[in-house]
Amino acid sequence: MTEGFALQMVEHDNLGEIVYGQLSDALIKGRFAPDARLTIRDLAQSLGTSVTPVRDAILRLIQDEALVQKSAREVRVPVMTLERYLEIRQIRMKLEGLAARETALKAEARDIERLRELVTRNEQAIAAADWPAALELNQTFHFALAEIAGMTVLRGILNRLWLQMGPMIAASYQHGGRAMIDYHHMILLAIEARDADRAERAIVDDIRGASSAIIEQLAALKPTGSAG
Amino acid sequence: MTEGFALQMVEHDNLGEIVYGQLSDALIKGRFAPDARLTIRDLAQSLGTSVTPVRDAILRLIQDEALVQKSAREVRVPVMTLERYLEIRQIRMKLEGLAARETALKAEARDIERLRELVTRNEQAIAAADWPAALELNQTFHFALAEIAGMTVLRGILNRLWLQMGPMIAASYQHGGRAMIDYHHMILLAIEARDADRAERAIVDDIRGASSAIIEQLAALKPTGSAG
DNA sequence: AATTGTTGTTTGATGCATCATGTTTTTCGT
DNA sequence: ACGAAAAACATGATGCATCAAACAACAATT
Repeated sequence: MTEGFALQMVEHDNLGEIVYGQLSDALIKGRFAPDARLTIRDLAQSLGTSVTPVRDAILRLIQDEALVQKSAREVRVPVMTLERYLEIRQIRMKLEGLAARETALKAEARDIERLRELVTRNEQAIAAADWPAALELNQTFHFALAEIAGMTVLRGILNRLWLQMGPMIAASYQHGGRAMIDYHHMILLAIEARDADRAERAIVDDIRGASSAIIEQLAALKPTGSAG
Repeated sequence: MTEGFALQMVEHDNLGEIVYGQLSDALIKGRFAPDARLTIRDLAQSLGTSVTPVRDAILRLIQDEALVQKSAREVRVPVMTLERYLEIRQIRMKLEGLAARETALKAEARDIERLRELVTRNEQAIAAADWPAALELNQTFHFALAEIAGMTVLRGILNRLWLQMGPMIAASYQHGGRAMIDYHHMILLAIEARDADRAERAIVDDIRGASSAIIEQLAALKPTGSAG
């Protein structure tokens, strides 16, 4: 679990930080249903802390837009709309395209090795139909590009975007099948060849490919107004 | 002051929100020096509240990376590095390029009118050598593109980036002179002509142009290590 | 039975007391 | 006077009591 892949900074180990990590993880892993309501006191009880650290963590997640404050005392897991998802997809294509491009230029041997291992492990997870693991490895691969590119700001933005998409991706990813891992191979090849253009094109295709299933699902879920 | 240009949501008027707004504003306006230390109690006293709302606000600003936690009880205004600024610039070029492109496709008459008015007012501010006003109008123009494009996620990212750059931009902007307002004219023309490509190129040039002065300054400030 | 007024409950916001820890200042021995 | 030890101080974290607003449950009146 707590290997070396975590954020560059372990941060201070206050309770709020821990709770934030736990809630982030739960969100990304899709353990909170979209539109689920979170209450501070309930979470505090579940996690065995007082309300303060939970309040801190929720405040931060709201700032991340990983939770939304519907009213003064109502915090909910956001429901992704098709429109919003399409915007995030556009942003990711630009940002991750940039990261892939930089990575192609800057990657060293051990970086490439790391990427290759991620792809391999993802292959294995898919072969074993271990979707949670495949999901996490997919995410790690995308983050790794930003990290290798040395783009910490971009990495942070990506992290937030993923946090926002988490509850929804977790529900839809299996439908993506194994298409995206092929793109990962292509990205890796482009990076090995130091071909920035091709790396960018490959990751854009990857994002497009992985999202098509999700878009279908979102379009099917909310084709009409939200009156209900 | 509190005209209609604010964020789409007025949010709940709790004290923490107000303090967050005040601190954000101070940060963007450059009223905190880079590396200045902020203490909760001092701010609470200055603002006439208890520590809780200030603590909330600072927590959120740290999440925005508009403040950095150097150690367990040390929160400071971040010092922009050249490296970080270059990364933000790259990201902005991609993101704002996307926004300009979308705006060129979607802008209606009143949107264009709004942009034109911003440019005009910026002209006037520059003519009057009112740098704070020019600075704010410049920012508003950039945000307006994201808003007209209807890209709320992008708008949020941009907001955070600006918050991070705030303390530094405020100190350097005057050196940018009036070059960038010319780019704004070009952006406006491209949008009026519905020319997405040209709009994107213009805003990329705008960002590049405005940043060159800042880059020089950053390069001059920290050419060597930070030992000191 | 439907509507409305009352009461009780839930819940986040706020302020504050206390604590742990890190920093500064003071004190004391040499 | 210099340096080390100790006391004092500063400061964010944590928990908690209280409050106000929203909401739910329930009762009363027509």
